[in-house]
Amino acid sequence: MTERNGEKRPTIHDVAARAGVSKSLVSLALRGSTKVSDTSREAIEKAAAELGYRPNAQARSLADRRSRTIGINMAELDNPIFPQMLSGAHSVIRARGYNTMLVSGERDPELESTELAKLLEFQVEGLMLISHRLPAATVRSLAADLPTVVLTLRGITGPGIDTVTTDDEAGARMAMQHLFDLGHTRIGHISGGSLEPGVVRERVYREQMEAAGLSTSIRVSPGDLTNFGGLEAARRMLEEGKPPTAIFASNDISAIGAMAACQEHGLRVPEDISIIGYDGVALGALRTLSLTTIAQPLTEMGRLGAERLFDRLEGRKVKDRSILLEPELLTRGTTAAPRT
Amino acid sequence: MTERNGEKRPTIHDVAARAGVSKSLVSLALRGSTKVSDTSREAIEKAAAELGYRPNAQARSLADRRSRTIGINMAELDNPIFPQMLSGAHSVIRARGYNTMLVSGERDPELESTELAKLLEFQVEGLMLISHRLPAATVRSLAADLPTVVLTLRGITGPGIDTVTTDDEAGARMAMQHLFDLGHTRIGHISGGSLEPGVVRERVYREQMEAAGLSTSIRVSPGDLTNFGGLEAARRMLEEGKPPTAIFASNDISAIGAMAACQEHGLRVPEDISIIGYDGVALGALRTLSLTTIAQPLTEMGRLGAERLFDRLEGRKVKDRSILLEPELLTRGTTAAPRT
DNA sequence: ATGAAAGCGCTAACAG
DNA sequence: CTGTTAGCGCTTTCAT
Repeated sequence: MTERNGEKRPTIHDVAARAGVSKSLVSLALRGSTKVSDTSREAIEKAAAELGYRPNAQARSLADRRSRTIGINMAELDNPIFPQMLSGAHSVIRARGYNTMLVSGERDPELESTELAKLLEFQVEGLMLISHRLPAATVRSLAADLPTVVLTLRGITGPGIDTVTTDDEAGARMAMQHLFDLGHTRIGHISGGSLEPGVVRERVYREQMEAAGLSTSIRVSPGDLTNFGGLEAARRMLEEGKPPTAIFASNDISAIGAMAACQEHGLRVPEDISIIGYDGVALGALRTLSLTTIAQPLTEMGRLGAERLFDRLEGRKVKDRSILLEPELLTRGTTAAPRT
Repeated sequence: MTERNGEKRPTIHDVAARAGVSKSLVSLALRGSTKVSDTSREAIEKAAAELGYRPNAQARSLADRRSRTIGINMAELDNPIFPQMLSGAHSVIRARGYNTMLVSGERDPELESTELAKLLEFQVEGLMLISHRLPAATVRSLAADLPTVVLTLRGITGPGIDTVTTDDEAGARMAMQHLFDLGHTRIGHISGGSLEPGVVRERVYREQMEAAGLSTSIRVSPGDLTNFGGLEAARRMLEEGKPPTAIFASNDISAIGAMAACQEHGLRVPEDISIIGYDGVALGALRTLSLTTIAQPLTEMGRLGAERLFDRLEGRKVKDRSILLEPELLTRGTTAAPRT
């Protein structure tokens, strides 16, 4: 690890010269080929070490046309579910000896497109969209160029596209069933925007209420999956008419906001009002919050998504798939039977 | 955006052929040089569009020896302060037209080294260590090769190294002063491990207690900066002898754990016991938690760190610096005067 | 087992 | 303004 400063970095050529062999042999040896004599190998390794040689990954990629890099797009960094998925993906990418190139469009579709373009120029071999605001056509055209996996959204399918999602239908039903089982009938819903998961969860809420003969008690207060949105939505719900005995929020973050609104109104959770969220973010497990929720296997989703990518990269025959994982009810401290 | 599938991607050479000009001219035109005739430019742009040409960033990097990529190492993804710093850094990196290559050693120093090595092989032009477990010597040797900025730790300095931290001394003093001002004297501390920030915060706690003539009330319960660690530390503190009227926790996550322990013991926060954290993570602002804390400008730290990197990359003369930012007291709902 | 030669796709002088 | 000539550092035939 000699420290050099102005001088240019040693290349494979320098190593070859110093070891008294050819470039090609150095290349072979350094990649652990068996058809290199021990003598040469040792000489080469010694020379490389003495020179502090470090291979140039760009040159290698150019030569063998493999970037060994996966591109990940994550539209939002603030909802903790996304970093958690990233973490799962990241660890399998690394385990395969690949690199992770991360971009974020930060909710701006325009910006998102240019960022994605940069990823492609970098010759990433696969693409993971952890969260995105891209039109279906764009995703399809990306997928035409390279394996693509979309997390949390099932809507977009097509050749080259895999999706990894959890079964929001089942999850939302579990949430409602949990509240029904506890004996709740006046159940409100804080909805979660116009993207697929929010829409599905709201639809199931309505269906379940109707199926239970409670259509007159349906109360939906629009949220936006943020803490503040949940707070405001709950406030509105608590202020107009007879408050519900339970709230099903479209995600954990807004459920936590709703908890605050309840406190403001002098309602204790869960004694006076039950709250159930959705996602299973780590912070909901904090004993201070102890949020009952429908948990998605977040890390696992990232992991599976990455594995799909490698299935294709390693040439395994796979059809396009939509992987649907099962969510799980985590009964914690924010739900209880309604007061009688 | 023609969809091709098996055929190889068009290169600058194909564009040149189609436009009836030379490669170099295409290169110039596509990078917006002024010394290209309008006729040629148009022909080139047309050809590029028709072919669905996408430049190969690897080839470009190799040729002009600039990867336009910054490497970021983030040892832990779970404490939300790190993604937040990442977000700040990421946005300036992108604004400069650079890419972000993200690695994580996941707390394993061995793994961390190989990951860092991969970053270097990728020819990243600068390195940001958002969190790391590297020995000082390693960091110095990295910095000998390329501009390096270390966040949250001031300890390591040397040629090529910048640090961005907040003034933990001042912050910890602010926390203590806040509690003193409210009238607290029996103040406990939940410490935060062996890394620099935790050590400093604990030291200041002790100093301040002594300076206030309260040395006999000093009570430190070892935490590890996790939620569970904070919970356990607080439990121990509440179980042995007369409980403090206030707790200063080394970070927000453990402060939130401490809140749960207080609840367990039937203590209301802040009526029976005050709690102050450190960091200013977004989740502390949730109205449900409303955690009083010493806030660090997390996003800003990431941003500044990235800017330091570009100062060097763009050849601005800069001495090695340790940027020290001021923390800020956020008085929220978990601190109040002690019961009389 | 080893080396020579020919690129990978692009940029960078250098001529004209 | 435009084209030619050399590479960047590495991998990959293809001989030997």
